[in-house]
Amino acid sequence: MARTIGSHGPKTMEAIRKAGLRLIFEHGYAAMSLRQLAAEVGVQSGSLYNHISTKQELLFVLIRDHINELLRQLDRALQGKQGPADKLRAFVAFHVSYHMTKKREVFIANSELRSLEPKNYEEIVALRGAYERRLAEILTEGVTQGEFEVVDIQVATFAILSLLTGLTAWYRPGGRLTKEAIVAAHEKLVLSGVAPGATPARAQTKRAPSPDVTARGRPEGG
Amino acid sequence: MARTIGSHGPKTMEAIRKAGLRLIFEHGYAAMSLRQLAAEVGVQSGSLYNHISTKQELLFVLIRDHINELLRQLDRALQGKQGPADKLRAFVAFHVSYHMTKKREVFIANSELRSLEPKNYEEIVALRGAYERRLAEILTEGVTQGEFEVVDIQVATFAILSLLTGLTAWYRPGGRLTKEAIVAAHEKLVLSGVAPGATPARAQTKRAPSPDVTARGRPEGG
Amino acid sequence: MARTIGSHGPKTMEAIRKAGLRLIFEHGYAAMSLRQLAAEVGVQSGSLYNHISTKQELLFVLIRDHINELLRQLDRALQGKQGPADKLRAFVAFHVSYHMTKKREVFIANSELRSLEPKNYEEIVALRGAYERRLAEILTEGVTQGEFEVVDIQVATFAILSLLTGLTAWYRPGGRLTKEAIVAAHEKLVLSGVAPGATPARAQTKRAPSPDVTARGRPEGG
Amino acid sequence: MARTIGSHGPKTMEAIRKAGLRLIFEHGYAAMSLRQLAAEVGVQSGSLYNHISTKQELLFVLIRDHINELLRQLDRALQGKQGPADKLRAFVAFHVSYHMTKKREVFIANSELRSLEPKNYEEIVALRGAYERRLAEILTEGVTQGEFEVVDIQVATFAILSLLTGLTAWYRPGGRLTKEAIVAAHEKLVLSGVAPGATPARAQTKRAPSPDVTARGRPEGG
DNA sequence: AATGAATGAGATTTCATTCAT
DNA sequence: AATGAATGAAATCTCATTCAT
Repeated sequence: MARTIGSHGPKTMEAIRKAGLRLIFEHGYAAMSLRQLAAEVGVQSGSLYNHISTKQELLFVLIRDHINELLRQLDRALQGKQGPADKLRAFVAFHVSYHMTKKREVFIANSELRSLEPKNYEEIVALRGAYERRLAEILTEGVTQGEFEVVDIQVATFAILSLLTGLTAWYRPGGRLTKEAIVAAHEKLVLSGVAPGATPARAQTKRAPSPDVTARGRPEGG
Repeated sequence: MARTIGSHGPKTMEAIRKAGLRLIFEHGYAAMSLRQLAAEVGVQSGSLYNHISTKQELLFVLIRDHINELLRQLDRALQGKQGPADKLRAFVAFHVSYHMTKKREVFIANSELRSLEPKNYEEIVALRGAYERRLAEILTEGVTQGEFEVVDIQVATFAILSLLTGLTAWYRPGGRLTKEAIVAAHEKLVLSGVAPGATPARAQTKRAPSPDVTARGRPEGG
Repeated sequence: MARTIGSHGPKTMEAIRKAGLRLIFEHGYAAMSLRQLAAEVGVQSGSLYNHISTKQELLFVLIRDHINELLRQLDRALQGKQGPADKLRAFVAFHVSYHMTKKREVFIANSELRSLEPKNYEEIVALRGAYERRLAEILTEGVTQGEFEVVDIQVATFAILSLLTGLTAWYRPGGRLTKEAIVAAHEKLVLSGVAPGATPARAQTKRAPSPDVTARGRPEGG
Repeated sequence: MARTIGSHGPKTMEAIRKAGLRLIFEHGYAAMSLRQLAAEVGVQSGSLYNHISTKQELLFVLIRDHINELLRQLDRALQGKQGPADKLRAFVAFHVSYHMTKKREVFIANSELRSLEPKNYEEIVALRGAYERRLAEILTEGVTQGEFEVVDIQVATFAILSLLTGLTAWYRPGGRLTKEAIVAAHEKLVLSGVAPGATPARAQTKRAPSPDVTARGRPEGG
């Protein structure tokens, strides 16, 4: 009888997304209950279903929208950059900066993939692949032109992404370092990391190169 | 599924650990139910309580034992190594190798910290700090001696750990590359990454160094 | 599914009745949700309340209107018929024909009585009693005049109604038999069934006739 | 903490069946809640799941077990009966008697078929077909030997079953009539009903006989 | 007369945990 | 050390109904 207080109208969906991001980031998807979420939003838990169709769909939408935005902005950041070093520097700068402002989205998009149902999982992994490919192409170009040296491009791609993404685990705005310092620290590591130089001999491939490292299916391929 | 006929004897605890590792790795702690676990082990869920006291305690023990073992073996791997470059190479080689054989333990110890109750969380974070400090010390030594160059030691420490740990996300035995190649690929990235060289200027510290980057409390300090 | 654009005007009530009949027939009253009903009609579920006051009232109206129509048409069908056999034949023919065209209404009126609230239930049962009485009177007249022979009029009344109503469970237009054949098949069974003939001895009444067979209250008198 | 009062051990399943039968009979499957059921049994609703796997499965088991028992006992009742009239009389006597003692099971098995999921539905309909076939065979035999006369065997089969089953709607033990009287009343109707005699002309088949009356799929063929 | 968002209750089912046997 | 049955809480989701717009 009569609407009580709490969030109304079209703002509710936005409130759900925001609270959902926070709760999933803090507790994880499985551990977040829709009751918690509803309480945060200020509605009854049943009311959530006027805006989302399932809990799973909420996760999916949050991740998908994030990755799409990420891709869109990456392409903008790379626009006009020439040469592998410039491109790599731009990639690192963009990635780090973006991850500092979208910490939660990024964290969830990386850690909750396993919570996606197969169909959703595949869609997201395809999008993520597009992002990874941008980096792989930059590395390939650099190696081809002799500007970069890596043992294996696939491994380097994953390692660099992992290195860069790691900061979501510790970054908090207002910390000791400026944004610029953090970006610089990562640029140094990555650009030096792929610089040609006296280090271990080139890797031995066990057999003809196959794309199976790339596959990166569900952990343990369930 | 079921084993002989209601798993008996002292092997049950071992089976619980093994199955628990696998299930938490695959589904996450919150999403793993003790019924699943019991089914995997071949007992009724009530029987688990002859071996563990709570679900939380199982997680705690798995993580704690893993980190202790990790530390023990790290120290052995570093024994006798002289000079920062040698030490760093040993650290990388050990870390990567170990992570290839204990993929699940490593993954869980990184991703399920947030599922630990505060008391347990603190104990684990303290242990993890010890591990991180080994690397930080190596880097400090290298920087001091002019062999390494990094923008910020804290950031470099976390970034390198993140880089190295990333392989749990894609590594599967029997892939395209030999273990040695994978180790080499990581060594190259890390050792080059900290090598002195012409890269961006040193970072500006916003204010007097404070330990808050290190703190790395529960995400957002729940 | 959706109609033009949010079903308008006075046709909506008719659409609700039609869709309601179909859904209750198919899934049962309790299993039909007003959301389903609204979707079928092409409106939001809240809009139903411009036309009905409650779900229960919709059921009641559907059943009441059906029985009233049934009675009205029965009386027309019996008009002018003379003699019990003629009347019984007319009753059977009408009942079967009507049930073939109003399959859903008939089925619901028989199977969803228990879903009526007490007040509604009583009103409907009273109406139904009027219908049953028409048949009981025909049988009584026939027995009195020696044209029919039954063991017990009450039992025969219920049994014949049950026999006739059974066809709602299997009848589908366009089947193997013509309408006329189906009517004929039922006429044969019923008229033969009450025909005098060499069959088991007359029944023993346990005690003085009481009306409790007639009562036919809620099953088990809830 | 500590088991409270309420039904224990292996008796619980029996209590669930009994209470389930009663509640489904009274309210219908969809309208019966597992909370109600649990309350009736004297346990928490979650505890039901130690004995059943889903609500649907409970319904299925109740119906399946009933029909199996029905078939078993029918065959026993028909054993040694010779000639269609004798067999038909035995069939009627058995059916009516059994329905008087298993009123709820019978009612549910007839009225809740639509609540079965497709797979379960098919299994039950197959069993029910076996029962119907017993009657159809008796009628066929009688017609062949000239002892019976019906317009259409399929229609007669369904009509007789409907006639006989109708008594679950009104029968209550302790009523006006003895069991024997009730049996006799039905025997008279059925045996007379199929007796050869002067009644309407034989039915016209619209086209070559096809088995589609038999099909009797889900109402309206969902 | 329709919408869309809300309520509060309740649905089925799952969960970690307990405990007599 | 294992079972099987129980608890009580909580999970996700659906429901009939209301009402401002």
